[in-house]
Amino acid sequence: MNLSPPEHSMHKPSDGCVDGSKAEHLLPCYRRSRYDEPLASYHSGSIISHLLRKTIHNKLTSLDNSLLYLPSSNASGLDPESNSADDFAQDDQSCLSFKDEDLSVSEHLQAKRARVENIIRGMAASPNTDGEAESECEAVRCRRDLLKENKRKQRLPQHQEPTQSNTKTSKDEECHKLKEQLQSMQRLLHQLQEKISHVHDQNYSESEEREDARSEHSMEPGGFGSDRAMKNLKETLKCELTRTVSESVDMVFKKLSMTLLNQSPQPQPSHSPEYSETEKRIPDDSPSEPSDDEIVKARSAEHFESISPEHQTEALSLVVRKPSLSQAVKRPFPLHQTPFQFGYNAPLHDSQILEHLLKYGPHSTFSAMPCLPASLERSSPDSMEHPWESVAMRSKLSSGHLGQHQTGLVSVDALCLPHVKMECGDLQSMAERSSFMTLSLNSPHIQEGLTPNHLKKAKLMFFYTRYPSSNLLKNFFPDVKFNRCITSQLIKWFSNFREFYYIQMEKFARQAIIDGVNDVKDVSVTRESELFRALNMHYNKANDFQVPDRFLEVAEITLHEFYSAISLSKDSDPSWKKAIYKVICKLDSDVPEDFKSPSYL
DNA sequence: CGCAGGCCTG
DNA sequence: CAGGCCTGCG
Repeated sequence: MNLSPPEHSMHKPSDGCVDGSKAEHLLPCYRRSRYDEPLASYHSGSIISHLLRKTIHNKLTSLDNSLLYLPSSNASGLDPESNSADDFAQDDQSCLSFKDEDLSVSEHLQAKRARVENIIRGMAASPNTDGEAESECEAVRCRRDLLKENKRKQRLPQHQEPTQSNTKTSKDEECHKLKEQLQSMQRLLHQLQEKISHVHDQNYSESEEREDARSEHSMEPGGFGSDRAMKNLKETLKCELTRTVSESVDMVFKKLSMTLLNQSPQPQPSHSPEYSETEKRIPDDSPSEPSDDEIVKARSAEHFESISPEHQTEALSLVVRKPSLSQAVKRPFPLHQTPFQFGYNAPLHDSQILEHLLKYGPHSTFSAMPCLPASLERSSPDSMEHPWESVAMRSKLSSGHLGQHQTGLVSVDALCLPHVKMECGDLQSMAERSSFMTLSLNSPHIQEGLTPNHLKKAKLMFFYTRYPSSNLLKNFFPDVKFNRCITSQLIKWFSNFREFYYIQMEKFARQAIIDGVNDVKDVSVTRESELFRALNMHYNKANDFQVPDRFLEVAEITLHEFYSAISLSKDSDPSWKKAIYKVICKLDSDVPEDFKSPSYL
């Protein structure tokens, strides 16, 4: 247990730019990678294989298939912490910086090349074909077929929109293709990352041992070759992967946007009317009769709007309201808010899906990954160490809720979106979006602002800790890019939580005294207590979280403190509460590891 | 002085 | 919940 990292100092200013920040270290790779090569001929898979192959061929010479086998058990016995911040920091430096000396080819290198090439072949083959891709497992193929099947059914007579124009249908098909392309991109990316992470784990543990042995004999110049090459390869692969995928995704989204723009009579790219709350109508010069498309769009916009669970009425000026659609609340109570989801068997028009993609951004989770090894599905609490793991975790969450409908569902999760509400049709923001996506693909969920979900999570954390250190907060909000402002906002939240908590305590303590309670022992806090209800209502409004017993104990202790103090008329001292605070702040307990998951809520 | 935390207010 | 102000501490 015990996550609380060595709390260096409670009062240390929290400048979130600690060196260990993985996201920040990884970023340079992404930035550099986005535009430094022309994207001319853009065949979905081909660019990936091209770039990857280029790199790999540059670095490696021969190969050996031994590592092609993917162990089904997780990095067997590996310490999940082994590749932590240090590793990332170090890796970043090596990113894309190959040196000749690194080319000394070990068996592992060769094997890795073999694996990667295998993966590449899968990627190249996948997007538009029907799954000869070796790397795709049967489940994925099945599901895709199913999707198509549902798709077909959907188009059958029923309430079909009379195929008014062939152009529209073909555009739909185009959209659909693009969409599928995007989906498979994501799937493949995930698989790739997964595989690379396995290689990573394996090699890291090996090289780590060797590193340790070496370091005992001080810095020895010789013998570095293969280890470093391994690391470099690893990182190169990561970076290349990131880059190629992001480029591909860019392209897909460019295409998507073009498609949508072509559909709309209004070529004006910025500030697309459909998504603006204030100007739902197109200016006068627009056709008086709204086209079918427009109707569909308007309707879908309504749909998405109403489905959003967080039409928050609270004052949350600093809490970014992003379209957080997935309220993937975990245990222990049944989900009352289902995550947003597209059912392919539901009568949803393609354009709705596309629109949603554009409105809420590209990083929607397209259903679970049936191909993931069981070990990954376990999803360790340290998922931040493997950024992509959290994707798997979210998928897991989704699939849990979606139950049998899992197959053929596209569950859109906006959790990792940046806080900007996106304007559809704006190509520039489109580009930004895909770069955001690039970011989130590799260090998912890193975002600048705090969202209502973060607030909710913070409130639940309050059940465990009333006085969290900024370090703890950083650890438990790994999806937040910390800076001074964010930190103080979080601190402020907890300060507000405490305020409410203590006010309640004082209130109920005084009430007890008024009610003639004479003994502290007669003052208690149970789940039936009004006091508890008030607190629960505040921190756990949805009542979907099982409040830990310890919180009840702490609450009772607090109440006792207030009761005693007031009984003894200590409240005449202006700072009489401070003594109580002193007691209570020692009663914090560890926050469960689960809370560390970026996708906890 | 800067920071953390509390109090008050809107 | 957030902002502004105050206090205590190093």
